[in-house]
Amino acid sequence: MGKEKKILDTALKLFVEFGFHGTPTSKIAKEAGVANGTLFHYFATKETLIKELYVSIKNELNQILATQANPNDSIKEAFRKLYFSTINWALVNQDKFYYIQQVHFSPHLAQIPAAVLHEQSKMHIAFIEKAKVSGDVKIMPNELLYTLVNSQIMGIYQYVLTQPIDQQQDNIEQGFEMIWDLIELKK
Amino acid sequence: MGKEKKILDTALKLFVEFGFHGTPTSKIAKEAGVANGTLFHYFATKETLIKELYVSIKNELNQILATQANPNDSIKEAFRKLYFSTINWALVNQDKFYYIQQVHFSPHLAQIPAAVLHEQSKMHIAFIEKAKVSGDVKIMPNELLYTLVNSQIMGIYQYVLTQPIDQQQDNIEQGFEMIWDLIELKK
DNA sequence: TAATAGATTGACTAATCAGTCGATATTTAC
DNA sequence: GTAAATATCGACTGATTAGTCAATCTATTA
Repeated sequence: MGKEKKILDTALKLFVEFGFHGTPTSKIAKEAGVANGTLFHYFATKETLIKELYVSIKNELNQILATQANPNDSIKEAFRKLYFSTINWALVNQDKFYYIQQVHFSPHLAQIPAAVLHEQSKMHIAFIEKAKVSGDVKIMPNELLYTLVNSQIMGIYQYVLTQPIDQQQDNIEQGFEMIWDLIELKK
Repeated sequence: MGKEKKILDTALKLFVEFGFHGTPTSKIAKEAGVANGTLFHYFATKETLIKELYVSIKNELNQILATQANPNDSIKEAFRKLYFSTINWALVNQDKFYYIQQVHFSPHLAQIPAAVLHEQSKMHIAFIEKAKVSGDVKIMPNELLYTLVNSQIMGIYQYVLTQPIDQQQDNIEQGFEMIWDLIELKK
């Protein structure tokens, strides 16, 4: 594996376990099997490493969501895919999902340019725009829909985490029906 | 103001702005107007300070929720109070609400004894038990109800934060109707 | 082949910071 | 009033750590 990727992988593991403060760059380098200086060859500062790790993880998730998207899908189907793909990705990438939130509730988030963050939420914004014009969804501000969907996904994920594996998919399905019921415009 | 409280207040402000790592104890002491050693007189370690700040904030919120609770209230009314009190407290104590989540997504959470954390969620557990036997709410696992309500509160709060103050209470009200519609058992 | 650019190393440093400690002040208890 | 307990101070230290740097190694290219 490339050393840059090895550094990112190791940093993820250590940041999640020990936090930003509890993880010296020397430990990351050692555990990644590279020299101290190599880490700073790829990432000018520890802060850069923290940020680039965040961006790379978000990109990974977004790419997966992008492959699922199909312009012909109904709103409900599009939303279902977004919802299932996100939760199932989170379940098999728990460290990465945790890290996203770890950064989100830290001052490091403010260091990431607004343009980058905006780019990251393209997928969801596109879905919301589509939902809005479709008439399948209750009329509400975009930000509210975005926030509600996001927090419900987070909530269902947290719940499913505590459940036995053989019940997870059922739980996710039930969670979907609930949230769809929440936002669907009944005709 | 007592020096211990001054230290806690200052630590809150600095931790939220600069993070745990970005806030040296010396800076906390200086800005709180006490000597370096005084900080360690009240809090044996920096870790202790982080944890006790978390517990004191959670206790503050819980005390407010406790004063609202009335055994005679219907489930819907009890839930309404829980929901409104929490969001409105969060709106006027944004730093504190942020800090709770900052700790929640950090390794410091694991340092807080389970008994303490359990004590902190008493209010919500009591509400859920009451809701369960009332028959006013859909049958679902306690943890799911807990998680859904929590994430909905978080979501509405995040949304309301971005809204003009004169629209906030309406938004909160709408959010309440939504989540109640989600969990209510229609007869 | 020779030259250029990039990758890798690890010893080193300058700065920082959590926590100590002995001295002094203030409050409490008797 | 006096003694004990507690609060406060701030200079100090030992350890840690982010980041540097000069040297070496390894492609890439012309």
